[in-house]
Amino acid sequence: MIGDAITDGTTEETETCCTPLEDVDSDAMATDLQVLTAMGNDTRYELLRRISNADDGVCVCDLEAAVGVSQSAVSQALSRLYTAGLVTRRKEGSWRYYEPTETTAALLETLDDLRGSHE
Amino acid sequence: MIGDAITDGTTEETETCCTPLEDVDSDAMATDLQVLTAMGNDTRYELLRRISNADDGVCVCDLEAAVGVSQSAVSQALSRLYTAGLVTRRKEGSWRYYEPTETTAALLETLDDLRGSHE
DNA sequence: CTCTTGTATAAGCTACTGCTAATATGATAG
DNA sequence: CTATCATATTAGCAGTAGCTTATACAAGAG
Repeated sequence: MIGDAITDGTTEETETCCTPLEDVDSDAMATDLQVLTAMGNDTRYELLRRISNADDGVCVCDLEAAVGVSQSAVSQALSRLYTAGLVTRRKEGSWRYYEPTETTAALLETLDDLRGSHE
Repeated sequence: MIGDAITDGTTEETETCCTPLEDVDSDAMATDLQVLTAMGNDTRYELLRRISNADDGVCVCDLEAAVGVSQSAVSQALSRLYTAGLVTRRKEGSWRYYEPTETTAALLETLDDLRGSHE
């Protein structure tokens, strides 16, 4: 209802205080938000950091001990990171090894750089 | 109870399936999480994108119309972005103009690059 | 001063997030 | 086969996030 053309006798226009804005690409937004919300949680962030610090993949059992939540919580967190494209996983015997993706590497590096640049 | 040293006659050791992990810097973690959780929300992400698309600052009134939530919600969102160091704000008359910080620019650019690199 | 416009803050409510405990699946050993 | 270990899934609950409405504050116009 708001935003319809003004058809009555007034001379006033719908005046905005500055300029209208471009729209935001909603596909990009959905993708980015999935990544950001996946990283934006203590447990998952710490898991990502630990996975990234290791050289050749980390198995769930080690992560579990490190982050201080239940095995179930770690598994759920890792699934979410996987769905968001932040880690890959491979099976080896009965263990599962997780490794960071390029997305994770790039974002953590950007975050590191940003912290480094404030003197 | 689990994790106590094995003091009975068995020769087995507390065997972990792979290697212990480095710790995560907790200051870095706190800073990064503030940024990630601030960006990781539909409203705030869209606000950031719109603020970044504009050239010389955006005032609250325009943003309000664009993102489809109440004026109050926009104000709260912008406050949080400001606290997280993702936008600057300046007053001009009775309007307040918001502009992206370097952090915002760098992260959005990284996200754009990452989306671009999957063919 | 009052009135209006732009923005911020407060209070309250709903919905979702992330955990735990319990259970299921899957692989290996015996 | 059964037993055990590593991981995943389900169910349910507590805490918090993010919205709306209402109200307060700040600045300019008259």
